[in-house]
Amino acid sequence: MRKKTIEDYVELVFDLQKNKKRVHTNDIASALNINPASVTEIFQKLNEASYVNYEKYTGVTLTKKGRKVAIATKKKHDALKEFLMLLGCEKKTAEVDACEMEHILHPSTMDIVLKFVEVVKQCKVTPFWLERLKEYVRTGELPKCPSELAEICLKYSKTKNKKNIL
Amino acid sequence: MRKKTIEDYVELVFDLQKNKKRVHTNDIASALNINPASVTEIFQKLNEASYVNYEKYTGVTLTKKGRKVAIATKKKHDALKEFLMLLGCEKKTAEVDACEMEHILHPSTMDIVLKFVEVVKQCKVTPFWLERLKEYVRTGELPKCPSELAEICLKYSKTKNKKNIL
DNA sequence: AATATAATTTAGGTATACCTAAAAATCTAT
DNA sequence: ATAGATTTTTAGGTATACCTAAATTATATT
Repeated sequence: MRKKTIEDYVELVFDLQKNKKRVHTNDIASALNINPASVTEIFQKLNEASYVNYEKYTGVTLTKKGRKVAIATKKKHDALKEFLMLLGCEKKTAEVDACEMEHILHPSTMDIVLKFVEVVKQCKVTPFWLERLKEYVRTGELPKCPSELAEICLKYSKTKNKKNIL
Repeated sequence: MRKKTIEDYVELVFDLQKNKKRVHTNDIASALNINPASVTEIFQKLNEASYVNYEKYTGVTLTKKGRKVAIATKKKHDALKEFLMLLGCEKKTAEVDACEMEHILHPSTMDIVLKFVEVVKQCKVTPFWLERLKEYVRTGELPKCPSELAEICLKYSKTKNKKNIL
């Protein structure tokens, strides 16, 4: 698996901190299936960089900086997951892929994803083109685009060069 | 930067092999800004795993297996790049992000991306909803959806629950 | 409060992906 | 064909993200 980033750890601390005040090495160790001794090292590093307040033998809490990073990362994660699910990904796959993508995408790409989700979600009915894509993914057969829909789309398109359209 | 995968190396060998029969340590080293000595190690590893035929001092060529992986990776890369550009990413950003995504996405997600590109590309005019998204990304203002378009979309939507629509 | 149990840290180890410097092989120009 | 320049490899080093085993500290039971 990919090397874990600071964001990964901070986000995990954030999640675990909801149930208990302080997050202990064991919490992280069992969540990530690594040795508690390794988590001690991670805590020391996160502490160095001021993402957590670390006190020997008593675990960590997030600092303001850490919380900020965690929330930002979660936001990205949720948007990406929703984005993938809108496109037809299964929930589980979307979860996993979002977790990878949240660390690598350029901010401007992330912005597009956010806006994509926003725009599609403010449509209270699944847009036709999305249904069409999903059906294609599901069945392997791309449904025809009704000609009256195509014509209207063409009419409102700015880059006019009449052909078929979603 | 992310740890380079076997796919990264194999793809690069594939690209470099177009101009010259054999790919040498120096070719990879200067492409990736790493030391030629490191490339020797990489060549040995790729050779072990049968992605390349490696002969000391004379560089490598791809094996059948290596070529297969390279082509599959390139296909993913190109589809992802196009996908991102269709959504409004700049070419350079799309290139970089595609390069990261190609290694991490679940095959089923990759399939959706491929189909997305295919569906949008067979529209010979940019679909209205995509133009709308792009304008939103560019300007921060989401254009209104013309009511006659919304109505038609609603008519053809399968999950009926009338509201505004792309 | 003392002690047994559990959690945490320390110390030292492994694997890997890079590095540098020097040795070895290959290429080039005469 | 060979000397000099270039490329490649080898040998040994660094950094890091993990590990195990043993030592230390905290917690829980009586």
